[in-house]
Amino acid sequence: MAALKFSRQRESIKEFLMSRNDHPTADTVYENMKIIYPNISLGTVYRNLSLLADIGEIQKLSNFGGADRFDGRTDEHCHFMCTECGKVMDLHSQDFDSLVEKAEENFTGRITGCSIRFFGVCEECINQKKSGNST
Amino acid sequence: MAALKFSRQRESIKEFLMSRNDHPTADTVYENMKIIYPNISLGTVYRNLSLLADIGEIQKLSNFGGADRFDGRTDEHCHFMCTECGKVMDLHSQDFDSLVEKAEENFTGRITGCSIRFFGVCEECINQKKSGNST
DNA sequence: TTGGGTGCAAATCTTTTGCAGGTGT
DNA sequence: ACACCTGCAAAAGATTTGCACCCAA
Repeated sequence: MAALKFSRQRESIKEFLMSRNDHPTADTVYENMKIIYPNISLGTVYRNLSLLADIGEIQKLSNFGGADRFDGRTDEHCHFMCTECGKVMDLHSQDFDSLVEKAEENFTGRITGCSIRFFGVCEECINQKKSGNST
Repeated sequence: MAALKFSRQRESIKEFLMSRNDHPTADTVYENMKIIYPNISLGTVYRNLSLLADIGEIQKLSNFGGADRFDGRTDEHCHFMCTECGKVMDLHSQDFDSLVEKAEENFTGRITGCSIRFFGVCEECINQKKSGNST
């Protein structure tokens, strides 16, 4: 396994992700990293995001439509995505353990984890509709 | 909205998906369709899969690693993916309604749907490990 | 010094799309 | 006949990777 040396790029990427709660895509991370490191490459961003996800310092979220998103929070929580504006938000409410327990009742294998994703309309978009913004 | 004409290709794709429970990728569908229609194109497969998913006759599953997978079952159920062999299986056990209700308690928007995905090791892979197949 | 990390660019993989001709209704 | 559908191929989008050089330990 790799020895893992310090890298200012990787450190900045992690810091950036922890400072946000909007689950940026790799490209957004890249754009923001370019402010600090004008020569940073997309490859480096991807390599570090994937490395950080592997060692569990960040979380990779797929299946929200387009590109994967990354989450600086590593505690167990689930996500909500607004089908109107595409925003992805954290949701801290589910009892994962009982969910897994319940699922294992009618399953012959071993379940080690689960991810829940909710869809719907966020408060902002609901309010926009109320005020009559149709387009 | 499109008038939706009959197409033998689309019919076969749907039939194929309903006959399997292993959630094939678009490419697997394509390979199997080629047996019946040697000249079918990947584009046609993708177009029909996406059309069928749109009208709710099949389900599209993303985020299981690589390419999207497709499920001929449209009733509410969740999925399990074995982290050893990559197999994806159906799981019928969760009470989605109470889950959504619970989630809405601490959320200001409206939740209309949810998808749950479990990870772990399937029975087959557990048994293989027991019998000492390490490689 | 050494092996991991980086920038750059090409490659890969998956999915979408434009177009001209084919087909269901 | 009119739209929708198809095959083909090119394009697009996201992510990975080979390579030569750089830098932390």
